[in-house]
Amino acid sequence: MGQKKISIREIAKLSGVSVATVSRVINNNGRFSEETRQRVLNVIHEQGYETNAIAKGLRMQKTNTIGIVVPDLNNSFFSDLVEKIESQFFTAGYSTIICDTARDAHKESIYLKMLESKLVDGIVVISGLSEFDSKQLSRRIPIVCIDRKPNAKDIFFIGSNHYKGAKLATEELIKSGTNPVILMGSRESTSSRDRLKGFKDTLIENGLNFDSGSIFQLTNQQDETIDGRRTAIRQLLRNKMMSGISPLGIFAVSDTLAADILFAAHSLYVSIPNDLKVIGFDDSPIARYCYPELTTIHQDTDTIAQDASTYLISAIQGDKVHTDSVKLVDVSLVKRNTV
Amino acid sequence: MGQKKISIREIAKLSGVSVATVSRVINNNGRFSEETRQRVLNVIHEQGYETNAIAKGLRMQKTNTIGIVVPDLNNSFFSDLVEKIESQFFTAGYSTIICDTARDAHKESIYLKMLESKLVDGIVVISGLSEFDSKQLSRRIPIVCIDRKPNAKDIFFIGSNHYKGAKLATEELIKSGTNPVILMGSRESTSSRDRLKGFKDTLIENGLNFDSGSIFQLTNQQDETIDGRRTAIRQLLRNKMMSGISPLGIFAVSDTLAADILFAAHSLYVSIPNDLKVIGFDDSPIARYCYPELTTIHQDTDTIAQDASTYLISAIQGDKVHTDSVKLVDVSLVKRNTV
DNA sequence: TTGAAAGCGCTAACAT
DNA sequence: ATGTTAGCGCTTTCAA
Repeated sequence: MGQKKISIREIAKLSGVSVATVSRVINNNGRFSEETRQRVLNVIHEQGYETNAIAKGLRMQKTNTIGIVVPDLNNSFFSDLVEKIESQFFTAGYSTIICDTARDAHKESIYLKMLESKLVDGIVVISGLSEFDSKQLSRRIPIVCIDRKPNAKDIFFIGSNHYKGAKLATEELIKSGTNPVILMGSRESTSSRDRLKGFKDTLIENGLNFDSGSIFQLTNQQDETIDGRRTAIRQLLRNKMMSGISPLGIFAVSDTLAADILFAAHSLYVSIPNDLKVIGFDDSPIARYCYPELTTIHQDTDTIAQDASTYLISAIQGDKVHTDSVKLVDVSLVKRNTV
Repeated sequence: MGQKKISIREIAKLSGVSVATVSRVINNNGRFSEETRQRVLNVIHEQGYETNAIAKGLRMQKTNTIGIVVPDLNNSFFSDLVEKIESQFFTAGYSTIICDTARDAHKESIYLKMLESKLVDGIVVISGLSEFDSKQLSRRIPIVCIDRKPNAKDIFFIGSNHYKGAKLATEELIKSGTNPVILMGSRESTSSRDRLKGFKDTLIENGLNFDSGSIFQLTNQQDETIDGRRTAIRQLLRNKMMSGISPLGIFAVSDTLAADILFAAHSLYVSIPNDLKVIGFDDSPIARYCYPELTTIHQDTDTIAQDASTYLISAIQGDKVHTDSVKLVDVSLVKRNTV
């Protein structure tokens, strides 16, 4: 299938020069007369010639391609990040191979091999369940980890200041007169651990108790479906309400979880923010579609994407990168209507 | 940067055979003794050798890679589709290059060139503003268009039956006692035109008037931000309500738009579904986070992804594909709480 | 069963 | 200013 694409060789023949000259013209390096330049460019244009990136990549050992490894494109925080990162690299002349691992370690490792095999110039790793093991790669490819701790000290790490985010949320909940509870999903991650710690420390700093009642973690099974989550949350709400706690404050570790809380609350006729106050995390689009609109912690994905790609590009170009190998991006509290 | 990866050549040397033999062993084709097989495989394993996909691609003129061109990964309908398509291809041994065009025709054309240049074996084009112009490609690459009419008859087209979806929604709205209005975003597309037509035809079939009052289309400016949309919609709602129409029925051309309607309605204290009935389109995650949960038209992304990839793979393998070059996937009405 | 060698399309070092 | 040529790592005839 497909008529062969024309190669640099025919261009050379048609314009009566050597392949080397054509190559020079294309890449605008080396010397050639203005006249040949025109001639070659004309032929290229009229033949619709496009350079073969595979051949070039093989020859140069550089593909101008970077890989992005992401757990789940359906998660809007991730898709937002990916879109922004991609856009940065596009502008810088790189193309990107996006790999959705579906949170599957095996798939991830296959993808990593594939990226290496395709000679990508760099890799962006976003989140993930465990530490990122750089020994999976046999070549030494520049890597940046976002929200995922690498196991090697020479890999650049960047992510939101989840600890601070949790602190802001928790403080706000306390200020508004509640003794907050944290709601966590079933999945562990670098970031969720930081958030938990921020929550706990803030409780303690404010002279409140942190005990088994302060933390509510969904089981795998509960977390599997929307309905599972909502049922579990409704249960939680009922328990807390029945025991007379009011207002109740919940720090949800993600906006979707927070949205599920609001939903469960509606079905129980508890009034928000009077009887129940909730704060989410991410400031994802859904926060503005919740009813009432969700108070949440904003993650600065612009900066994360920006810094991650800037770093990676300089690492690829072999610049000595003087920055620290870890960067925490600031977060902020977005007040809307659930507190 | 990066120590060189080991090549087939060193493997050959280390196992005392020729490169040809190593290649045969790796690809398990041609003949070789069991003994050499073992020897070579051992060396490969202990050296952590991985084949260089770039070199292989150049030689074979086949990269086992397909490109996916998508307007916007942040749109959950698209990200859902992409994820499913990707998963299909992954299983079939293909890797995918995902290209987010940000709805920019120029970016799209650059991406198409890039994909061609990287010798992808096939391309999936998802949605987009205008017809897909296959003349952008100079090689003849197998292509499948999803929700995007191609300008050539030999390109496979697949998409939801948007016309039927609109019909279902409109009928439901009429049955529930309203004289429905359609709410459209500012962007034109193959699918939105079909939906509009379905809406219009259904109105007429039911003896209702279709006039300028039946259709409310957001301007570019209004459609730019959430707040712009909500303000415009609030205006619409107020007008309709003031003129005494109740209940009012709105068919929103997407779930997000429907969600914005619900929001505007809340701020106006109109009661759903008593005074206002709305149906969305897509059955995207947000439909279950709206309050009340959104009645909507379900698109069967599983089937779309499945069929699109199956088709493309056989086209790549050069099978004569006997199916029609266009396939409409069935849709269904999901009744929830806004009608 | 195995090896030698050509060649995929390109760039770069070396000639001229 | 331009041409010749080697070689990136691989597969695949053709020979042995």
